[in-house]
Order: sequence, then structure tokens, then C-alpha cells
Amino acid sequence: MAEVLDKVYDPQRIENKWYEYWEAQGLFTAQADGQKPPFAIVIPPPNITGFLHMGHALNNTLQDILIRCKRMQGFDALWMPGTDHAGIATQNVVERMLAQEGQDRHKVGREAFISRVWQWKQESGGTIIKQLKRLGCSCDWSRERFTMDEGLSRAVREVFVCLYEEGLIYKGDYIINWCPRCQTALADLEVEHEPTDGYLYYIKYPLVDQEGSITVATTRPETLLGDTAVAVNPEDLRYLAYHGATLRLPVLERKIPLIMDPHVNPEFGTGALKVTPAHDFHDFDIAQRQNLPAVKALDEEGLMTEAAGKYQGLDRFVCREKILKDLKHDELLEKTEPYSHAVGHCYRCRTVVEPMISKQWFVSVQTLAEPAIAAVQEGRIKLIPETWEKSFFDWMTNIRDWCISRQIWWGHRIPAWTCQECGRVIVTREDPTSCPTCGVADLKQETDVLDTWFSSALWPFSTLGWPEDTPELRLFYPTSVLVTAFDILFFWVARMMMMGLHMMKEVPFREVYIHALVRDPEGQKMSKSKGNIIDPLELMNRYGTDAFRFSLSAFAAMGRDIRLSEDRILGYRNFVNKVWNASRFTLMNLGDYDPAREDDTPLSVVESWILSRLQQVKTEAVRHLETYAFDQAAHVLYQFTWHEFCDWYLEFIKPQLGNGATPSERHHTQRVLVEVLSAILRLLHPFMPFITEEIWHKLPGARGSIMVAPYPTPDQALHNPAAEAEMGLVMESIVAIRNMRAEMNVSPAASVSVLVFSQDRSPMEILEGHQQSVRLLARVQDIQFQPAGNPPAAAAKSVVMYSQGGSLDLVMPLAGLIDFKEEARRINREMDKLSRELAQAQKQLANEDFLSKAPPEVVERERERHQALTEKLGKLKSHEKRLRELVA
RNA sequence: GGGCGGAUAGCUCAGUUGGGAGAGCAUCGGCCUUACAAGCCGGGGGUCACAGGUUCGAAUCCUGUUCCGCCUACCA
Repeated sequence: MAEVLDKVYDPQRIENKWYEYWEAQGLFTAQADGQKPPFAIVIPPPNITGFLHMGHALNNTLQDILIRCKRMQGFDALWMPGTDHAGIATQNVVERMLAQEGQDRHKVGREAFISRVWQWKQESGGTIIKQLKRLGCSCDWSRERFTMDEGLSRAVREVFVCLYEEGLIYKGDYIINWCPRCQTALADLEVEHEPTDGYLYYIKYPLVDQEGSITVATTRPETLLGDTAVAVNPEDLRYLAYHGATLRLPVLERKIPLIMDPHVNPEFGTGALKVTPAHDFHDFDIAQRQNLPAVKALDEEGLMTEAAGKYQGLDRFVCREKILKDLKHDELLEKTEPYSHAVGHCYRCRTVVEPMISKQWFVSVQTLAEPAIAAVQEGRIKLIPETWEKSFFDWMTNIRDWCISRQIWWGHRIPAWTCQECGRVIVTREDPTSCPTCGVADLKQETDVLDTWFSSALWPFSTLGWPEDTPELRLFYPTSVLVTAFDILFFWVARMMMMGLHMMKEVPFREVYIHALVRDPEGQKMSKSKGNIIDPLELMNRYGTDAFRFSLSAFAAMGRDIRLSEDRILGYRNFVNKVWNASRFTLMNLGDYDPAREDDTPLSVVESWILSRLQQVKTEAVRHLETYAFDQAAHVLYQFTWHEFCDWYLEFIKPQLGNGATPSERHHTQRVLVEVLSAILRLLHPFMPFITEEIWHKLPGARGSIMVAPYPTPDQALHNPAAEAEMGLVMESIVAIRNMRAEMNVSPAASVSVLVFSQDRSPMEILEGHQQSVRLLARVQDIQFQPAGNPPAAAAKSVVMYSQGGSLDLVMPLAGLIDFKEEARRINREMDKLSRELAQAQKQLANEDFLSKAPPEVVERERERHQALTEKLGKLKSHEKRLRELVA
């Protein structure tokens, strides 16, 4: 017979083929016609500057599993894809390109720069999408969106104007985080605090009108140039005498007051705090309370301002050194201590950020946060696993206003205009041409753009067509589930809740599945700087996409980070190959199979058993997928496919497919085999889409893609405990015989016979009915069944218990074949184990409390166990005794 | 400082209302048994971090301790 499949599965050969096929057939496209129940997921939009990393790979594999499963289950499944314009990140990329050409954005100008970014997006922005396709993602590409496309930009504008009109967006002077390199404000979340080794400098501020000085401690001496006070705790006795004093700011000689503020911690440093309202969050608050002026000592480029006097124009870090030198010279630097503290860095470029007072746009989040908190509390949005709820509530209740303006060019430009004549601010849906107050046409648009997360916050409804009233929006909003890692829970998820609830009056998604982070084999977070990045594409090339996907799902245990282990991926690569070869075997035996032929042969016990087990597996797999226990779903399918279907079922049915079988037997066996394999392929398809599709098309009677074949559902009528018990006995007997052979070092070629003794009719008859399988799978030449009799002493012996009652003695006469001492050792090992278990059971049953308080079924089970152990141990003991006599 | 998670076989990890400790890999022994050596068969290996408590019964629930990891925070 011609080879139906190659001997080894070659992923590269077929992956592209099937992806193109799926796309060409339009199988990813949601109908949105209301004919089927909806199921929708919006993708966390990857940055257009992005390349597929492990986090993407895991996140999108899990989404694809869910969406493929739901699609097969008959839902109108929409996986809404798209990309994020990633303001700062993208602008940085294009600016770097310009730099290489000796240009910068200011020379080029705003409009030309923006079209340059669009051009870059056109040429290089699609990489991540190609990589998602490589991963097999079944996104509805016909609906792909981009946060800067026309529709989404309209949504952004609409939301901005609405919130502004409601007074929920305002512009104000406020202290924000400023990145001197990116030249923009950053939201609190965009600042990463990294522990940094620095120094704590103790600086003396001389008193005016009296002797002495007050010493303050700081990590940033250059900011003293912006100091407008020194604060001490009102309770701090050490400074009681100085209340109301005036101090002389070192170097600048400016006079500043000593004030009292309860926020100062007397325990830290000297208990005296220099107050720099323009460059410190804490100090800003103090200044607000105490009506202190703010002096801006640093400018937007991180250079010292005019207020810094002779230090004007110096870089902040150069200035720090200079000031220290001058302080030393003036003998005002008391001491310097090494000090490690958290320093804020720009999450995009790693530059040390500078807190700075600035005029920015804010979203007032308090009123938006409350409905989001309520939605989670009331269970209208479920966070899975629930453990995240606590963090969520903590964050949401302490949330500060969201700074949404960014001083960059790439993004949604804030739709606000200022009349140059009367100063009126105009925020409208359509670009204004003249001032509604004074009528002049001299209007200037805000130059800032919006934080990228502003547009992503609208993603669940903006991608569905809002503000238009589209069929998609009506059908798919609220979406079913959001799949994401916890690192963007606050950046993105919380904001989607706020915006969705406010604009749509309805939650954006009903469930949020929060998966783990992928770490390197040592448990470290993967990062460019550590150089420990593992490239998912490389793993796909090496092991195949299906194996890679299956690995990720098998790793995805709830609430625990993933340590990437290549050994395990290799193991799942082998599993994929196993599926391939089981299918290969099946197809090799289907040459003459006619699916249309009638089959009235009843199911054999083996078939009843495998079908019964299959129903159980279907139930478990679906249950695990519905609770996002991807690892358990994968595990159940792995175990069943490999260790039940391949290891046992296929071996059992080989004779029924061989020459000895009648045509109708053979046909019947083929029919059931195809049925089971078909179910396995469909169950596995969401995890390993490519290989299952390839095999699916080779199955007899193949019709269309496996993607739209029904996902298996359990058939209770096939549940068959009797067949499972019966096959349990058969398999245990085979294992027992194999064990005796292996342990006794009986060569596989050696011919052995087995005698089966038992007083119990039922297990005896069962095994007798399966003697062909026993012969074949345990490599036994001759097998005899004896209700009673005297087994030979020169033999190995095993006792197999039948779960429905009774037992079998399997005796392998081995005169001349074995060393009896060896058999005695084997028996003793087993008896030891049994004795220990028996002792345990005895202790339990001797315990009055156990008997009276434990549930009756537990007690009953313990009794049965005790009896079985006693019986088995007794039989082995007498065998062992006879062996001893024989040796003696 | 606050919060969260983890500690189970040599390694990576499961263990779903508390009721006979599991998988994969590794290891040891034996097999080219006509789907698969990326395979088949069999074996060995664990005081479930430590100390208490609740319970007839604890890897599982409670308290405390130790050691890791993460998130968060304005102690300058």
C-alpha cells in the first residue's frame, strides 16, 4: 500500500497551506446576522512597532483556542483584531530613522513628520499581524482596525467632546511626570520605578537673623534651586525653637520660610524636608496646602532655568555635581550617605523622569471609576482568577486623575481650539472656523495629542463601529471575554471598563481572563536589557506551531507564572508526532473503507470501553475550557490520546483490522476507529489547528474544514461503566504478565504460558473472553483457565483484583527459566507495599471515631479496600512460602 | 511600607468543594512487536518548606516562621 502520510510530521510543509485555505474560504469571518448566538473577543491590540514575543504568543494562543472552540460549538464567533498606533513608541522609531538621515522632526515639520509615520506604518507596521497569522490566529481580518483609522478617530473625538461637555475632561496646572528625552508628559502608570544606588546628601540651610542652620536630606541636590520652603513636622520637638524662622537658601541666597507640615516624617533623615513644589509630587501637595509659590528650576529638556541663577543652562546631572562642589566650598554639605531608592524612569526610553509642574489635560476619573468598581463587585464583570479583584479595587479606589495629553505629534490631536482674540476654548465634534463668542477666525488648535491608552480604552466599542449604530455593535457588545496579562490590567482593562460603562451604559466584557507572564527558564522576566528573550518564532520553526501552541496551553495553569521549558516543548512536539502516527496507522488501514456501507455489527467491549472513556474526556475537556483551565484541558486530551487511544485501543483492534477478520468485522472496526479519531482531532483542533486540519482532509468522507466541524459533545448513552470495569481487568492482567516477564528477565522471544486460577467465575470469564488480546499484548503463547487446581510452585505469580469483586491468580510457570530467588525478591517487594497499605487500612478501621463520624460510603470503601488487600497479600504469602520451600 | 503568589519526585510543574501522593522530562533495565526509536514495555524515586492548630482524617482549611518571586507606594 502506498504511504498515506509521511513517517514523520513536517509542520513547515503544511502550515502556510492551511492558513491560506482558511482565509480564502472566509472561515474567520463572523456573520453578524443574528442567526447564531454571538461570542466575541477583542484582541489586545499589539503596537504597530511590535514584534511577536512570548507574551503575545501565549495571549493570542489562548484567545484562538477559545474562539475556535466556540466557532465549532456553533456560535457566531468574532475575534476582532487590530493594532495600536503606540504614540511614543512609534514616534521614537521614526525619529530614530530621521536621525540617521541627519534630520529631526522639528526640521521636518509636523505635517511632514506625520505623513512620514504613516509611510513607515504602511511599510513596516504589519509585521506583528503576519506573525499572528503564523501562530494560526483565526482573527476576522476583514474587520481589522487601527486606533488611528478614520472610524476610531471619530470615536476618540466623540468621547473627548462628550467628556469635556460633561466636565470630566479639564485642562490645568498640575505636577506630572516629564520625560526630558521624549519631551512629553507621562501618566503615573508610564513611569517605572527602578531601585537605584545613589546618595543622600545632608545640606545645611543657614538661619537668617540667628546663629546656626537647619540640615535637610535630599537625593536630588540640584532641586534646591527650586526650593520655596523647608518643612518640619509640627510635633517634632527638635525644631520647636525654630518655628517661624527664615532660612537662607544655599548658593542662591534666597530667603525661604521654615514651615510645619504633618506630612513630614520626623524619623527620616534630619526630620527637615526641603520643599520643591515644582519638581516633587509630595512637595506640590504641601505647597497647595500652605500656599507656597512654585519655582521651576528645570525646563522641559532637563536643563536648569533662569531661576537657577548662575547654573542656568546646565544639564540637571551636571548641575548636581556643580552644586555639590559649591556646597562643599561653602561648608554647607554636612555629609553624604550611600542610599538606594526607587527612581522613576520613562517606560519607553528609560530616561530618568522629572516631576514637573505643567499645563496638561486630565480626565477626572472619580466619577468614571465608581461604576467600574460596582460592575466588578456586582459580578457583572468577572475577573478570573478572582485574586485580582483585591488589587483592582485597591487601585481603583486610590486612582488619581489621568493625565491624557502628550507633547508628541503622533496620535489623536486634542480637538480643542483657543480663540486668539478672546481666549475662549472651543471643543467640538467638527473643526471650528470661527469663535462663537467673538466671531474672529483666529483660532489655534491644541498641539498636544492624546495618550495612546485613551483610544485603546474605547477599543471594545470603537472597533464595532461606534458611534455609528451598527449590527456588529448591537450583536457583539458587550463582548464575551477579554484575555490579557495582568501587566495591563490598570493601563487598559480598568480604563475600558470606565469608558465602556460611561459611553455605552454597559460593561465592555463579561469576563476578564487574566493569564500568567511568561518567564525565562530561570524564572526571570524576559527583557531586552537582560538579553534573555526567547523568540517564539524560533520555537515555532524548531518544533512546529502546533507543538508550540499546545505547550503554551499546557503551561497555562491558573494564577501562576510560566517558566518556559524547552524540554516540555520537545515532549509536546513528540505528542504532535504521536497524533500524526496514530492517524497514519488509521489511514493505512482504511484503504478499503467505505463510509457509506451499512454496519449492523454491535459494539465490542473494547469499543464500548473506548467510547465510554471518550465521552468522559469530551465532558472534561469542555468543562476545563469553560473555566479557562487550559492546562487541564490539554492534559486530559494528551493522556487520553496517547495512553488510552494509542497505547491500548489501537493495539486491541489490530487483529480486527487484519487478515483474520471478516469483511463486516473489519468494516465495523474501521467505522468506530474513524469515529474516535475524528472526535480526537476535533477536540484537539483549537490547540493544534494545522495538523488536525491536514489529517481531517484525509479522513474518509471528509467534508470541508475541521474549523467548522462540530465540537464533540458527550453522548450519555455511550457511558458504560461495565465495559470500563471489564477492560480495567483485562489491562491490569496484561500489565501484570508483562511485569512478571520484565522483572524475571524473560526474553521477549522466549515462549511463555500463563495459567489463570480463580474461584470467581466473573473475572475468569471476562479474561477468557479477551484471551486473544492477552496473548498478543502480553506476548503469551498459551493461556489456560482453571477454576481450581494446584498451581506449580516453580512459577511467578500475580494477583489481579476485579473492581466489581473477585480476583484472578495469574501464574507463569517458569521452570528452568528463572531464578527463584529473584522471584522471591519481587514478591517480597510487592508484599511490603501491600502490608504497609494494609496496616494503614487496619488502623483506620480500628478507629471508633472514623467508623462513627466518617461518611458511610467512605467507611465502606475502606472496608472493601481492606478485604482486597488481605486477599491479595494472603495469596502472595502462600506463593512466597512455596517458593522458599522450593529453594530449600 | 502595603498587597499578592509560590515552596510537592533529580528538573519543570499538576493536584477542582479535606477521604487511597500524580504527569512530562531525566534516570535504570529490556525491546528495530509490520503507526510512531520524536517509538514500545517494565522498574526505581517524594517526612507534599518548617512549627503549631482545627478534624475521625490535612499536600488541601486556620495561625505563625523561614526562604524565593512579583505588584504597588511621594519617606525627601
